[in-house]
Amino acid sequence: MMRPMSGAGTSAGQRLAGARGRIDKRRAILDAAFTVFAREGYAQAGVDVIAAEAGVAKATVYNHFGDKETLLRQTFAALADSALTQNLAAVERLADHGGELRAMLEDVGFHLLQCYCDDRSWAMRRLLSAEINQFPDLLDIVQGQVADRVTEALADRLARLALAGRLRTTDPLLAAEQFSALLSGPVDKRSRLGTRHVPDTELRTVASAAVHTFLKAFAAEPAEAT
Amino acid sequence: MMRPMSGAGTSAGQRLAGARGRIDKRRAILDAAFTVFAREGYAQAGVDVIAAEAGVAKATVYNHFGDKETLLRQTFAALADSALTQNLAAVERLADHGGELRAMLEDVGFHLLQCYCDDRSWAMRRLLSAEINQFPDLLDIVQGQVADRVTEALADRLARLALAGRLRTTDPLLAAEQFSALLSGPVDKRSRLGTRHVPDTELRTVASAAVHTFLKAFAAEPAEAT
DNA sequence: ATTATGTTGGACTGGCCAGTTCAGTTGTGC
DNA sequence: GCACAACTGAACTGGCCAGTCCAACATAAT
Repeated sequence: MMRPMSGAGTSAGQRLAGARGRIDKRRAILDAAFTVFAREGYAQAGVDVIAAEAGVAKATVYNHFGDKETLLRQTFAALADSALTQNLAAVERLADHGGELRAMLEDVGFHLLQCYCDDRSWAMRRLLSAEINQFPDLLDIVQGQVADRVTEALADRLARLALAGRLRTTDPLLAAEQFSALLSGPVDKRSRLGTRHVPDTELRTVASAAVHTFLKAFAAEPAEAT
Repeated sequence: MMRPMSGAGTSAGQRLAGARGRIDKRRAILDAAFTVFAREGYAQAGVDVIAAEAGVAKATVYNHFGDKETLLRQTFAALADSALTQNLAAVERLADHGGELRAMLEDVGFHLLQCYCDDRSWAMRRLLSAEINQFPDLLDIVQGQVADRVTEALADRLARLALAGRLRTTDPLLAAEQFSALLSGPVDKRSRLGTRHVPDTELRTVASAAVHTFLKAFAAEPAEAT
C-alpha cells in the first residue's frame, strides 16, 4: 500500500535513510503507544491499535520492543525525559538578577503550572496511578527521575535567594515542597484530573495566590500590604 | 457447602433474617469488588474473582448489580459516602472554643491527613485516575460529593475564625484550598502514590509544618517567632 | 405443604487480544 | 547485480473473561 516513511527518508538524506527510517518508526511507535495507552489504558490498549496509530505493522512493534510490557516502560522513560527537561527549564527562570522577587516567583510558578497541566503530563500521571500496582518500578522512573529532581533544583534556587537575604528560611527543601504544593493543589481541583483544560489566565491567578501566601511565610521583609 | 450468612442472620433476628442476609451479601460484594478492583484494576478484575472474594456465586453478583459497570459505580458511591463522613468528622474538630489556635489547626490537619492517607482512600483515587477516561461521571461522585464539600466545610470553619478575629483573610475558600494543599502536597511525594505507608509521626510533622506556614500567612497576630 | 424469592455451582457462548509465524516486499551497502 | 536487514499483511494459536442459562437447593411467608 502506502509507504511514506521510506520515501520521505530518502528524499532527506540517502546515507541515513535506513537508520533514520528506523529511528523515526521507533519514535512514531512510542508516540502512538502513549496516545493509545492514555486513551484506553494499558490493559485495554491493543498492540494492533498502537501499530495502526503509528502507521506501522504489528510485527514491527514487536521487532523494536519485544513485548507490550517493555513498550510501556520505554514509553514512560521517553515521557519522563521530556517532562524533566521542561520542568527544569521552568525552574531555571528563578535566578537572582536583582529583579522584583514577587514577579519572578509568579513567573516560575506559572511556567511550572503549565508543565503540570500539560495534557501529556496529566495523562502520564493517570497512567502511572492506574498501573502502579502491576508495575511499581514505573514510579521510580517518574518520581525519582523527575519530580524529586525538580523539587531539588527548586530548593537550590530558593537556598541561593535565602543566602542573598531575599528569603528567610532554614529549610529550602521544605520551602520548595510547600511552594509546589501551593501551586498544584488548587489547580488539581480545577482541572478535574486533567479532564478540563485550565486556561492560562487561571493559572496566573493560582500562581499569584500561591506566591502571595508563600511570600507572607518566607519573605525577608515583614511582607508588604496586599 | 458452607452457608454462614443465613445462620448468623437468624441468630440475630428471625424476621429480618432474609433481608439481612441479602443486605450483608450486598455489602460483602461491594467490599470484595473494591478490594479486587483496587488490586487488579477494573478491566483486569474478573467478576468470578470478586464473587469468590465475597464468598458468593457469580450469578449472585449479577443478581444484585446487573453488570460489571454498575457494580463499579455502586462501589464508588459507597466508598465516597464513607470517605465524606470521615473527612467531615475531621473538619468538625475545628471549632472556636477558646483553645490555642495552632494546636487546633495541627489537630485538624493531622486528622485530615489520616483520611487522605488511608489505604482505601489512595486506592480510590488511583482507581479513579485509571478509569476517568472510560467513566467520566465517577469524578462527579468523588470530587463533587466529597472533595468539594469538605473544602467548603473547612472554608466555613475558617470564615468563623476570621469573623472572631483569630484569622485574617478575605477569601476563606482560598485559605481552605491552600491549607489542604499544604497538607496533601508534601505527603504525596512521601507516600509514593499510596504504595508506602506513612507513619503517624510523619503526618504530625507535615501537619505542623503546614500550619506553621499557614499561620504566617493568615494569623491575626503578626505571627510569633518559631 | 406450597409458593416465591434468592442462592449456588457449573457449563457454555461469543468476543477480544498477546504474541508467533511466514511468505513476500523494499531499500541499502558492497 | 547480490545479500542483508528491516518491514509488511495476514493468518493462526492459546488464553481470558463478561454475561447467560439451568437444574437443584434453602429459606420465609401464607
